Amino acid sequence: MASTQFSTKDRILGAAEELFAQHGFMGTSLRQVTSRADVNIAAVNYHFGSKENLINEVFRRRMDEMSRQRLGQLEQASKDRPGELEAVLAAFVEPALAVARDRQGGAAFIRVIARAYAEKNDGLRQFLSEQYGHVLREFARAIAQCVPGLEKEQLYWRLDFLSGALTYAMSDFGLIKRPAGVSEIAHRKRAADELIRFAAAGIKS
Amino acid sequence: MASTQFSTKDRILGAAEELFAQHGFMGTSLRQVTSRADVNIAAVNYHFGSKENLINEVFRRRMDEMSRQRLGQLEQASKDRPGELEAVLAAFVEPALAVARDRQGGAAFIRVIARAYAEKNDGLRQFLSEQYGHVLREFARAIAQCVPGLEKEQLYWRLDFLSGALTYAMSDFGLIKRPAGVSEIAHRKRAADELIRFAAAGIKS
DNA sequence: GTCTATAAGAAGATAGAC
DNA sequence: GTCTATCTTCTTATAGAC
Repeated sequence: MASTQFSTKDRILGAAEELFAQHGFMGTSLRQVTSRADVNIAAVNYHFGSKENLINEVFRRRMDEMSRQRLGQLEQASKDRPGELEAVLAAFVEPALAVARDRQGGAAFIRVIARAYAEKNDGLRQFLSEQYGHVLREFARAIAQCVPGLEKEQLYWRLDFLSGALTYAMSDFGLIKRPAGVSEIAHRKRAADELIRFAAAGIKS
Repeated sequence: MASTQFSTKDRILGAAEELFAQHGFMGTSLRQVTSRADVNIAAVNYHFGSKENLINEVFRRRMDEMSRQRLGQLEQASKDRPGELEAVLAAFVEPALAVARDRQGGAAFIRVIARAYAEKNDGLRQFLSEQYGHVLREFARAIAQCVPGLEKEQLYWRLDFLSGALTYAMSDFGLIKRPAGVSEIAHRKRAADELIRFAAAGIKS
């Protein structure tokens, strides 16, 4: 294998991520995955045991990184721009974009997230809630500090709206298409700025 | 009297909608559909020709009704509350809820929508864009009238955020869960009111 | 760790009787 | 319009050689 320093396991994860984003979990066969990763069909079951466990591992690899960045940027914001809602929202939104443009297949990950709540895959939803629920709670706490008068239930509604808007925008489903002359990075930056402004106004209302 | 007055075709549509919401388009087999609808496996291909066409028809049945209500309520709003952004947003948001509680299976349809943009099904996206794009453009026009200074690209970003927040909230994925003492209808009404307020502030910002 | 080969079954679609 | 039976292809998963 002259072409790569990536292990068989990493190549499977990368190929699976791209294909899951394109065709869904159930719409992607392990044969497609192993074919794209240029490994043998039996390697998936050797390294991951089952298709379901492969799905969880694809998630974990990106979510761990994204959560780490979100919490790090949130902590930085509380030092540099204390009490400023826009800084908290940037800490929530921008790492999602950073992961999305991280490398080939990162953009695909955003669609995998969108998929996670559309496919009423209860095992996966529970996995996400258990593993990453504390990140959302941390942001709820930080937003509450920026907007002292906001009651708790209303805050949770607005966090849900923010999450939905972020997911939708990231999945390139809507009216907005990246214009030909605009780079992917510039487009994502524009998306982040627009969303932060929109959500900040909504949360403060 | 109960279920026998539905035709084979309608029973297939109802069963397909529920299963698509639960397991996705690709994760649902025609065998599951015909088994739940209690019709023969060959009936799907007789009535719909193919699985892809069945998917489109599931959408058409609900989207036609939802679009009709949205445009009707929008027209009413332009008479009763001209220039009022909240009225336009209510015309966009509330019919989605009306469809969601329309009858058995309406709630499932909301998840089918969420799924439609997560499953990067290009045939379906094109179908939706062609058949219902004019509704979105009508709302863009109405919002622009309410917020004269808003530039067009910014308006489209915000419409995408609204659509995402609506979809996410409707699919019951987020932090907000319906409390035990609150009826489904009251919960949906609360969701609509919160979203209208949130989005109105964001769009006006 | 990676391979070939294959088991065991599910998928969409169709032909043709009634 | 609805049925049974079947074709062809694809799926996950495993057994066992190297």
